[in-house]
Amino acid sequence: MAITLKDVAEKAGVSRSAVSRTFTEGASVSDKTRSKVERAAAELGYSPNALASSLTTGRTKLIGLVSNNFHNPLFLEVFDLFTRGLQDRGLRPLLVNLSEETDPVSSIRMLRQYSVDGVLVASSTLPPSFAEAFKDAGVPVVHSFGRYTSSPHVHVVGIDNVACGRMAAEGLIARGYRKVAFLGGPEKATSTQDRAMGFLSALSEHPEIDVSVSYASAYSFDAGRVEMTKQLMSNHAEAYFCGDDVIAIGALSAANDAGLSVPDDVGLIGLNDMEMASWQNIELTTIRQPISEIIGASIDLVVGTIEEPHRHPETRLFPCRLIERHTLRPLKASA
Amino acid sequence: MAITLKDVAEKAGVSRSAVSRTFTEGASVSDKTRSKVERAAAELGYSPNALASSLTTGRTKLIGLVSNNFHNPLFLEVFDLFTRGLQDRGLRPLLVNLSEETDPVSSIRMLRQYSVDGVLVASSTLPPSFAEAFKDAGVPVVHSFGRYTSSPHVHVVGIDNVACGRMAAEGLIARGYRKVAFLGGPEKATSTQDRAMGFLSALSEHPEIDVSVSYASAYSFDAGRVEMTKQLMSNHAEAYFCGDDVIAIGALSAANDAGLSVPDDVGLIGLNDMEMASWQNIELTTIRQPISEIIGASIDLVVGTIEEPHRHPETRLFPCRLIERHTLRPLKASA
DNA sequence: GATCATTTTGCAACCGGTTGCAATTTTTTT
DNA sequence: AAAAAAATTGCAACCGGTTGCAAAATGATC
Repeated sequence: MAITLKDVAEKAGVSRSAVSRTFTEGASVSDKTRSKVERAAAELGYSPNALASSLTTGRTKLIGLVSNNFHNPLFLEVFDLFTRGLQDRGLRPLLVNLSEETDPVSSIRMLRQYSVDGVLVASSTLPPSFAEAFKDAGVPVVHSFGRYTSSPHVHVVGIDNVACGRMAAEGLIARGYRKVAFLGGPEKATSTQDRAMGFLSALSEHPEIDVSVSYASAYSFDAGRVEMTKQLMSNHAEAYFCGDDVIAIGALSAANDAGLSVPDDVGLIGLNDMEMASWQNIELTTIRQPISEIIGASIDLVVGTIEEPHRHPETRLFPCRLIERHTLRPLKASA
Repeated sequence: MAITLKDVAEKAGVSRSAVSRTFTEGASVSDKTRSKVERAAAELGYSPNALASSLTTGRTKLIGLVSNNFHNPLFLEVFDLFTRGLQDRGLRPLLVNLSEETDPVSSIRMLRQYSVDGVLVASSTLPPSFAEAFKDAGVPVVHSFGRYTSSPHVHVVGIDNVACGRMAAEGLIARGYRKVAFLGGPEKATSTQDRAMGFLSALSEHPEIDVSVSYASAYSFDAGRVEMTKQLMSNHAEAYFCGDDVIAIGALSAANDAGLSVPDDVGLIGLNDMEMASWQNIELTTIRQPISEIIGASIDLVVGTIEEPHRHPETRLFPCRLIERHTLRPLKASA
């Protein structure tokens, strides 16, 4: 059926080793045999079987890309960057959709069966223990968009969610809001917890400012809209820090439907700066998460760990910055 | 390092074949040895190496998932459904991001190196020749969201874009629009061409209606917005059939910014019915593409072709239907 | 209990490659 | 031109499994 090494060896009149060596970087082959082999390979249309070679080399160049965020538009950008970044280094993403699942065991088993060289866990909602289970199973792993811990057990790349929460709080204060609220994602998501913590801690230094906290049931438009609608029915805040852009957009829709003007009647700030946030029918003020850097660093780190398995766990956090658009009122002239 | 068949065989005191057989569906093993093996395997934490076995069985359960649509939010839903659908059948998606590339040769080589059992090409913009190249290389392939041809060379699953164009035209006519336009995606995308053809052909039966055609440079918000802005500067139409929801949303934004009210001053109808189309700040009237069915059928077809390689190429087209929301004025009481 | 049919088992070869080692060839040195 | 050093080559074993085949064990039949 398919052309194998042996076919090429016979056609070129050399040993199988010679063929293998011409396709192996840095192996010892003379120019003469190399060209004989290359000609034969080209004529037969041979290309080496990556899986067979993985058996002896121990490397498949497969990277498990595990995620449970298939409903947040940000993740389309995330997948685009991950797949491109991996391909550029000759690595192949084996995609795992966790959907409801939060138990790592079946994913681990599957990814080990396919001998992935490493795993990228792309999720802001999974607990640290998820990625740790991969590490315990001996698989190099990086948790992207994961949670910072002071003594990490696995590599984590992401943002400082606590600092983002604080940045949001300070942004609202600086714009003169006196009654503010956090409208988070799912309460059990680690990113939500950290963002809430930062937000509240910054506000604890401003006792004159009124704070409240609520949670949307998911990182989704509907959840944001539902929760905001609920807020608007009672004594609502002047400005909301939403745990995610898509929640903020849902909240924006609820405010508009309630006849409120944004940012005059109610201010909104999101987090992520996904593509859609800059759409001119949205113009969401938000905190930008540098996903391209996060993904680049994640890939570097997983590759580094494949080469050097006992590397010490590292946390790489990238700074975020506030992107001024039209859903918060402008900064007061003098702070 | 990792536990192999041999380790389990030694621990259980049986031959390697016996171990292999207990992990092979339908192989002949006595209950006694099976339980011995299972106990040993459990104690050692053994799980079989899928790649090694693929060497002899010829099946990897890897499916190449090739796409060039990493900027259209619809495709996040598409990837979600594909990955879930494949996982549910024990298959593993190996993701290939084509980005700019439209030449299949490097993808084909790579996917053959990994011995994928089949390939799913998920793209409405790639030409039929792309998927055909896989078929010619002997790889079972299905082109999802692809173009219908009367004598197809490969399996195609999707919608009848010509019929959709016609449906859009009829929808606009039925709502009393007298001056209509097609605002397509990139002119060279096969889906755009077909939608335009259907739209124009339906309108050719209504010479009293004024028609024009223009193209956005991409299936994206910005491209839709830019093209619509251009339209609005001259003598614009009363209603636009946009080649895609995300283009329609861009066009909607342009119309709003120009101070026009939708649907009173200008009507818009999209195509796809992606999640966002139903958001309450958008409420886009659109033609629904049944992506879940398309994806299910695509997977069925690729699996079927793996089992029966010389199966005749099939085209499966699913019906679309118009989803009434708020960007076209209501139907006239009597047609 | 002997005979025959059926099931279970292990041997050994194979899937498509890689690699250590010793033999061979080529190049360099003297 | 011979000797020494370096580069190239093929052999054979191995990576972690699967599978056809014949031998061994079990079960059925008389």
